[in-house]
Amino acid sequence: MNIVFMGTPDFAVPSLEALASDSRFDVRAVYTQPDKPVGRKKILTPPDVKVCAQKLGIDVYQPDTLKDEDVQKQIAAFEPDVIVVIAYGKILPKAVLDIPKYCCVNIHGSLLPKLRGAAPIQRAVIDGEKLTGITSMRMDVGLDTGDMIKTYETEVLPDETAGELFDRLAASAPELLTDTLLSLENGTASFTKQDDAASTYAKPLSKEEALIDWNADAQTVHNKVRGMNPWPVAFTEFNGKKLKIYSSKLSRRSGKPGEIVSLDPPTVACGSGAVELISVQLEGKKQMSAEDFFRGQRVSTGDTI
RNA sequence: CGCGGAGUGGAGCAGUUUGGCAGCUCGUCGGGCUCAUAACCCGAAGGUCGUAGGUUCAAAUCCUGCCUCCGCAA
Repeated sequence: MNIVFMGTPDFAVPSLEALASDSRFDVRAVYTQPDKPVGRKKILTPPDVKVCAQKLGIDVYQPDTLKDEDVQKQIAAFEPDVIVVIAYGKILPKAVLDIPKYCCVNIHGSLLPKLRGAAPIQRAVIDGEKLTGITSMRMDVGLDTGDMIKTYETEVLPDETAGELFDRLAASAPELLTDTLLSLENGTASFTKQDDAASTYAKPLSKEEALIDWNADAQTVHNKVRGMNPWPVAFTEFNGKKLKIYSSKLSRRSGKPGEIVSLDPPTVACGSGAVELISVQLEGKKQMSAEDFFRGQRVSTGDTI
């Protein structure tokens, strides 16, 4: 089965590796986003998928746009039976969708039609979903609106971060993808239309949104902390500086919103309930345990954060 | 040359403005108290103050170079 693979971040890597190591599939080319400058020194960094593809000895292409006819001809020249798209980060124009013998298959990080869009995994955590998963679909021109082929369900664990859920879902993607591709090839694939009325949209996360509102209830705060990790990381104001909160857990204590109700363990009250802070980072400082952080601060129980 | 914060016993910090005995909260070790304890009391060890120079009677503190870590912005 000839495959053209399109993907960018680490989420897509396990799937690429699985396809490349499976003799039933022939990954003929990898498309990924152009290298981007990263970090304080703006070091040009290749996407994870590119690094992986090069290690596997697969040719990598990084076009700025897929709307270019030459790019489309190039893709067609690989004669793909399927184009696999996982977190590629670009819209596929209809001209590209029509290239493969079967279809373009996308793996999306939610149980469609819920949480279509850019940040389904993080939204599932922030929204406090108990159940989530991944869905494979036959892509159409809409945003995650294609007909569903197969799904994989999993629980969202109570203290799990978006990053951890990311890794779990990424690890389960290869099996779902392989099953999907084989079902296409042997004609057993079934296509289920999405119920548009039941759809929701997972809008991208923003740094502004990562500001913690201590008036919210403890579960909501905890969900935000989990869902914003590893990016952009939930934060609060502390003595006029930004204090990132990487991880937390629910506490049985309570108090006025924002009040430090305990230092052992460090616990901050919310609108109702309270959350225990586990790992934090003050602006300009390293990430450290909340105990360490408060040890050096001159704060005491009853202060407001 | 994008803006900014920071390097001080094992951990987290204060001290730098105004140069003058190495300090705080923990941890560790020893002892005590207790039915018991991560609680409490007493005591001890542990730091060339990131690094290289400079100024000075005297530098963690002032000046210069370098290294490292981090926040913002991209």
